[in-house]
Amino acid sequence: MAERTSTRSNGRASRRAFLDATAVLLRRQGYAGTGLSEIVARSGAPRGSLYFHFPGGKQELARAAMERSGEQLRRAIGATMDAPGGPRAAILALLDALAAGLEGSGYRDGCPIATVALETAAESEPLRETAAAVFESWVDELARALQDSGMERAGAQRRALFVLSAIEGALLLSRARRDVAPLRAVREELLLGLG
Amino acid sequence: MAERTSTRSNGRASRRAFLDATAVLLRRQGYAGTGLSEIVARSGAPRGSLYFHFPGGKQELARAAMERSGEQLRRAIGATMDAPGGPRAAILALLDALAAGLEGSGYRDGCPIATVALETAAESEPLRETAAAVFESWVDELARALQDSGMERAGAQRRALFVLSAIEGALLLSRARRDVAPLRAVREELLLGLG
DNA sequence: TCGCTAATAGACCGATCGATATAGTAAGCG
DNA sequence: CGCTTACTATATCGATCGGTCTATTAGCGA
Repeated sequence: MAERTSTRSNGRASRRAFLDATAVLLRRQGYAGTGLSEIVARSGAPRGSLYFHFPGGKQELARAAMERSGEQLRRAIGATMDAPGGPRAAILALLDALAAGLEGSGYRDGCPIATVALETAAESEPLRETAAAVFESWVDELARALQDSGMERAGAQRRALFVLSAIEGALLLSRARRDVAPLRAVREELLLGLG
Repeated sequence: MAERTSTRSNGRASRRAFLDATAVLLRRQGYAGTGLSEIVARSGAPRGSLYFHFPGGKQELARAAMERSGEQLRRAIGATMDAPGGPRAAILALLDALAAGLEGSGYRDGCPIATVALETAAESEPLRETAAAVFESWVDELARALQDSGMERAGAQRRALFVLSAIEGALLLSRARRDVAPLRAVREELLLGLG
């Protein structure tokens, strides 16, 4: 985990530990449901260091964690879309991967952004904006791949928005049901419907 | 509904006020982000009555409020689907109505269940189950209409799951962006793709 | 070695959280 | 009338919330 017991104190590693712990907890229980003490405990990093690394407190921490999670997933989406087989096969593969991840985590790890996005949409502009930017980066990744495969710009953008909507909704429904049927339904309907 | 035994104003009215206030607040800020004191303040009902009407506390209150919101929306979905024009036109009308409602509320009123569903999926079994049941009631309403229009059972169920997924995801993305483009994209893509 | 700074230690703050306990009031009814 | 039940009022509980404070330590360049 985090404790590297070399006499040297951690420094930058603490910052990273806070970020990782925050990302996990936000994903599972959201923003308001996650306490700073829980973050500190899970990170293993010293409590006194929290406000050194994140002077902006909980909000800054959440923002940084969301950007980190968002960037990771953005890269994963991009890599999947660029695999051979075209965007259509890639989207199906993405759905399979998400279903496997969700099921494998005991239905705890859905979208890392969605919960916070909904909670803070009307409560915190900075967090809302962060969530919106992350979503947009994912849409852009999908739209780019669609465009590369021959779609024109506006159509690709619209299709990307549609696909991400279906995925996000299916993750939500699957989590609530503890059953990947919604993700599978989206997979099969997209298979039929997508050109 | 409730026994309307011509008694005086108070009593049952407090219970209703708590429920309404809770429904609004859960929809806008989620479960963990909503305090009992805020609920009491908004309801206008006496603080001392809360645990009389809801001995189970916050959780029971949330559950009852979710069931209420869920049932209201279920009826609205059913009414829309039963309007002349068939399920295809009805789904488009539903999307229009949701977009108008979201925009008209300053992007505060999205899905009344989604936020709590995500927050509590791994934290509270009773609330998770409640959310799942509400979602299922909406899916059933959609599937029934699809079946009435000639689809066979399994296909209608799958299509209903897909449509609700797309709607929920679009509500999420639209709220985060403060822009109904995702809802519109879903509307147009469904228009093209749906039989 | 010294001094500067990054980083940690952890006690502590007032506020608010959900929940409880107990007492009081009003309506319905014999 | 007095009694019971339904409902309200208030005060307070311990826990936890996010955040701040002062003091101290470790590491590195000079």
